Amino acid sequence: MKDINEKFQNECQLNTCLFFTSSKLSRVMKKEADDLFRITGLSPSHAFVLYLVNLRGRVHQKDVGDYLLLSPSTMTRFIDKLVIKGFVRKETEGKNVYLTITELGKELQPKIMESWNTLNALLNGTLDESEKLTYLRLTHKILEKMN
Amino acid sequence: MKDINEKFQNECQLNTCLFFTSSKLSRVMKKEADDLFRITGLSPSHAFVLYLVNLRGRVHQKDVGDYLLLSPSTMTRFIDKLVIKGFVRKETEGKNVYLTITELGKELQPKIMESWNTLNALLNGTLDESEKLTYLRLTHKILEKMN
DNA sequence: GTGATATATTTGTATGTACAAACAATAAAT
DNA sequence: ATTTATTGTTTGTACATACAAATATATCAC
Repeated sequence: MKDINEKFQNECQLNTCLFFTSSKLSRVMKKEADDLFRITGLSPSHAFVLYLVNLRGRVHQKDVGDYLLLSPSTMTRFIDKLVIKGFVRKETEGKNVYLTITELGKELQPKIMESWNTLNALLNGTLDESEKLTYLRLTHKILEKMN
Repeated sequence: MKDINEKFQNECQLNTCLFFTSSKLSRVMKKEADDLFRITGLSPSHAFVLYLVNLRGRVHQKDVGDYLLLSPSTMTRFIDKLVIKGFVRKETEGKNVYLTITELGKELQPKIMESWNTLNALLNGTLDESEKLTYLRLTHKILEKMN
C-alpha cells in the first residue's frame, strides 16, 4: 500500500487537489456505506430520502431534493423506487408532489438507523472528535461557498 | 436556499454525518469539474488517469488503479476509452498491462492542466490556505484509517 | 514438473446520478 | 382573458463506477 503511494507521491499534484481528494474519499466511503446499508435493501441515498420523509411525515418532493442536492430527475427515480417497494406514498397536487411515509416505511426505520449508526461509528473512529468537527465545518464551508 | 436548509436543519442528523456530507460535497464538485473538463473531451477521472500515464511515460495499469483507488474493471473501461481516443497505448506482458502515452496524449496535457488549474482556483477560493491544508490533512487521515 | 493458489485483466451486468427535452401547472404581463 | 414566463416533475438517454464471474498468467509446494 505504502509502496504504491510512494510511486506517485510528491511527483504529482493529485493529493493536493480538493476535488480529487474529495472524490476519492467519497468513493471509498460509498463502498463501506453500500455494504452496511445492504440489510435495508436500499442504497444509502435512498435510505436518506426515506429517513427525511419519515422525519417530516409529509414533505414536498422538491424540498427533499434541494436539501440533499439531488437533481429533480434523480428524485423522481428515487421516489419511484421507494413507492414500488411500498415505503412511500406520493400525492400529486397540481405540479407539486408530496410524499408521505407508509407503515412499511416506518417499519424500516430501525434498520436504517442501525446501518447508519454502524457506519457513523466506523467513520467517526478515523478522527478524534475535534478533528471531525473541523472536517465538517470546512466541508460545509466549501459547500456554502460553491452555492 | 437558506430557507430550504432551515426546513430540515437541527432536526435531522444528516449534516453531522461524515458520509453524507462528503458525498454531497463530492457530487457538487463533480458537476463543476465535469463542466470545466469538457474542453478536454474527457471526464475528470479519465483525465487524471491520462495525467498519470503522461507523468511516468510508462506505467503498470494496476499501479494507476491502486493509486486512484479505482477498481480493476473500471480501469479496464477507462483505458479502453483512452486507447480508442488515441491518447494511450497498451502493452500486454503476460498478465500485466503497461500503459504508454501517445503523441496525441501528450498534446492534450495543456488542456488538462488548464481545466484543472481553473477548477483548483475555484475550489481553493472557498477556503483560505490554512483551512485547505487542514481539510486535506483530515481527508487523507480518514482515507488512511479506512485502509 | 504437476497441481494448487494467487494475481492481473476482462466481460457481463447492474446502479446511482445527471442533463436535456418534454410536459404540466402556476403566476405575471399586457 | 390570452399570451408569456416560471416552476415542478417526468422521460429518454448517457456515463462513471462497481461486483461477480470468467480468463489468463505467474508462483509456490511438493
